[in-house]
Amino acid sequence: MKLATWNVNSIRARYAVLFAWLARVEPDVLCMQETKVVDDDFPTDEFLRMGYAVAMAGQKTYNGVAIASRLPMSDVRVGLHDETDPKDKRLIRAKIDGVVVYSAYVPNGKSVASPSFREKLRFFTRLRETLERETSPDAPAVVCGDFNVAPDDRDVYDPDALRGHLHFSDAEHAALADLKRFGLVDLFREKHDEGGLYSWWDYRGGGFHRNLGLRIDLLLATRPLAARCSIAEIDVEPRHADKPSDHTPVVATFD
DNA sequence: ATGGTTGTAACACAA
Repeated sequence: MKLATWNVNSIRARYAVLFAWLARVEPDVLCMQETKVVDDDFPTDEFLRMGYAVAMAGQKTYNGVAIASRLPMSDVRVGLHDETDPKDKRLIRAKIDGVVVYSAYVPNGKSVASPSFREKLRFFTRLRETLERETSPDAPAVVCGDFNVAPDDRDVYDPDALRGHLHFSDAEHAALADLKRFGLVDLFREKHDEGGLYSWWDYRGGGFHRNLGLRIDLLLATRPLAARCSIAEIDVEPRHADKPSDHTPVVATFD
């Protein structure tokens, strides 16, 4: 199974780049975040034409998550364990080929001093609680998404300058570490030790051209699934496109 | 560096 995660930053604005990438890479599963579209306007038919079923939870303007799969999907559920029909659509999951696949969009948090930063930290706790209720560290599961946290110094362009700021604060690192202590492995880090490989670059100031990026899009798998992972990589190609997302896909292959 | 750019939507806000 070939699985990818991509914060598309509006699925309607990304239509051309997204479907060209899908045709080239042919993942079995694509988890998307920030689709920014209500379900009725989601390009379901276009995915179907390419052989993908879709499960989505969208809203107007903000957030929105989805999973596209060319393998059968079942047990689709939306929201954290403590919410039904959440206002902010940030989590969806489905069972695909025996694997519980989550597509998650962790709150940005705005700044470390913002009230929404507290909500961001709380989201990690609630996500772990959701995993505890729905799966097990001994079962195949993967949490894919935009975590809005860069795990360590290798994952940011200037650790000394960014330490303590949004995406790279002690509180966010503790929140991510606590989530991973459920029994999750960062698949990209299982395969690559080097720094300077990012999944997001700011649109502003030529961030991509200067490689001033962050690795904040992660595939966090339980150990039994991680043991089946043969490849995990960041595909930077669609970030070069005309009208790119500010994020680029992360892709993993399982035996 | 409190700037800069993009998307949605509306002349602001989130990222």
